[in-house]
Amino acid sequence: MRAAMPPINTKNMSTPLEEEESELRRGPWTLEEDTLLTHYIARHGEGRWNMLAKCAGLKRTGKSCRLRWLNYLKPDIKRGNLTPQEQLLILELHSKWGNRWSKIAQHLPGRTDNEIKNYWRTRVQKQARQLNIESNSQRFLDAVRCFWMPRLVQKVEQASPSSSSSSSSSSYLKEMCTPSSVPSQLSSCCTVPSFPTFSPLANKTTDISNSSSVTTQNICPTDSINISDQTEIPQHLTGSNVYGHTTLDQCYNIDSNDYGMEGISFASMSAVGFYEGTSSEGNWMCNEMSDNLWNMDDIWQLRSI
DNA sequence: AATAGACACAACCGCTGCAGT
DNA sequence: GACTGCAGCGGTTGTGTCTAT
Repeated sequence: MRAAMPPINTKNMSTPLEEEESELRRGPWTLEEDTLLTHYIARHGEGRWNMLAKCAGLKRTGKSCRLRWLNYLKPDIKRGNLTPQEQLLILELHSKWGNRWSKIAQHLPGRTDNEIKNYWRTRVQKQARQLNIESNSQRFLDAVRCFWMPRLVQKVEQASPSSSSSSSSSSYLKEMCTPSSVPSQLSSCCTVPSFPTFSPLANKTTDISNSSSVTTQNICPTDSINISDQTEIPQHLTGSNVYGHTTLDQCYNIDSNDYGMEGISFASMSAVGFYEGTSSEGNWMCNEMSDNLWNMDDIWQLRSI
């Protein structure tokens, strides 16, 4: 546990200027401060934050006021968990722009750069750490594109099957997951007949992770990506748009109930070369990554139950 | 029930770029 | 061109809450 240190206020010295500064409040905002700020902005609009802070009678820096308004008080801020669509968009945009949080936030109405940044740091980077992959590495990017995003696409399409064909995030992903966008490293490493296209017209979008009939999940040691399943294989993941052609019985078994990251045995992955394989860099993901490994969305939902 | 550790997120800090003087 | 103040951005930290033991 991180030590809960009180914020060090280095402005407790006694020069006149610093005395003034020492009156500045820090830390959590009170309801009264929020009200003051909200009312002032309602009357005078936002901007010129330093002046605003003074005029509104707030003992805060302009910076602090701006942040409070933009990240918390602004009326159009969306609260609650990020939807699969939003997660999808974040992953996609981050793969494009990197840590340009404010730029990414512009494409997610109602979400702040701070929120997106926090999401990335707490959820996405956590998974990268657990996999011993640098979150800014190409490997991780490939993993996100190949496994995480498709899972989210499924989620999105399950959530809105009727509107999925016009879903912007869905079409985004279809584009992302077409062969042209598959990283060369990936396409060369995987004997993927064709990268999956996530057809919104697929009338069956069985969620492997949610299927009670699933008995096994697999980490495939072969050269092919395999997210197939012995019992229920989603239509859109098979047939003309296949991840792989390896059958289930060629793969390792993982307890079907272990859909959480926590349940995955990383040691066993290591045993088949998941971590070590720099010499087989190109095969790292195809060989050992399983669909359930990237079932983040389900994991988070389960965690919240 | 108590406690430690993990997690999530609000808030702060430092830096950069830009506009005004 | 140099200086100053401000806004905005991304990284980091502090702390309340949740979860596991």
